[in-house]
Amino acid sequence: MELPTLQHFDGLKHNKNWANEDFIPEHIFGYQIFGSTIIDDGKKVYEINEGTYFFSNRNSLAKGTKKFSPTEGYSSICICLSQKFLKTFSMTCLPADGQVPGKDMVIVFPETPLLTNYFQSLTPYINRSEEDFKDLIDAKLREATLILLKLHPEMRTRLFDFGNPEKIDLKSYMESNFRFNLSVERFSYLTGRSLSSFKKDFEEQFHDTPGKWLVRRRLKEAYMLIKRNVMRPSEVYLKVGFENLSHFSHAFKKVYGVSPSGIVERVSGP
DNA sequence: ATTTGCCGCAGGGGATGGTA
DNA sequence: TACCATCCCCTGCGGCAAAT
Repeated sequence: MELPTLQHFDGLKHNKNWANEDFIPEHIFGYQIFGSTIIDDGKKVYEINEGTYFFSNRNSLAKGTKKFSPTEGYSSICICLSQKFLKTFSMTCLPADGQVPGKDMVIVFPETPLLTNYFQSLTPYINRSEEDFKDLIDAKLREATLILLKLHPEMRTRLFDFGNPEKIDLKSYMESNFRFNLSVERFSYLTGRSLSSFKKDFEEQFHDTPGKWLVRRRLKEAYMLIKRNVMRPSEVYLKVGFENLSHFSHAFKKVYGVSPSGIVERVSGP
């Protein structure tokens, strides 16, 4: 089982090979053809099963896990409805009054002929160059947006909210989201601050720099999970936000003076 | 399966000056 | 005064190979 994430891209993509990325910057509308995708946003776990149509909100943090079908492997079609596209769309097709959007990052839609036929109609455009099919792909994106609005009018508020994240409480946000592997600059954006204001506020509240705090917090979490035999080092490093097992091993030993697999019998606590 | 050693370079940290 | 952009130095992240 590989660890995937939602890649960001413009237009249309036949998704067979997901890269590891914890941040989803744009709205994604998709169809899971084979296999399934487990998405954990830290608050809720969503299971996108074979044959499922789904929508995923922009500016989301999530860890994804790809599960292969024994016979067919894994594949999905994803459409990225970017802010650039939606702003252009909203100028030509005025959104009506919206309703209050739901809090869930992922919405799963029941199958309807409209969705089935739409995703079947994408087949000729999959993995084609944007230049050759630009107009047709753009028409398909507009069609996708209209279908979403037709089936779920409450989507207007989500799709046409072009605002940036508001300034929010650093302590609770970082404590909830340190497991996601994001750059400090991304954390600053998501907490509604410039990079320099983020560093300043962080120092005031944590008496530490963001990078150092993140590593220590992730290692502390890893320590607890390994110590309690919840996970092995090869599983835990991804869970707590490291990308690389060898680097995780180095960082762990630097802080605790012992390698990850050595703490179960040898050390009493951090 | 996990740790260790090594390397290149992206990006974090800190300082500084600009702007509203 | 608060907030932001930018610059430069250098740390440490991620990748790879080899050892354990």
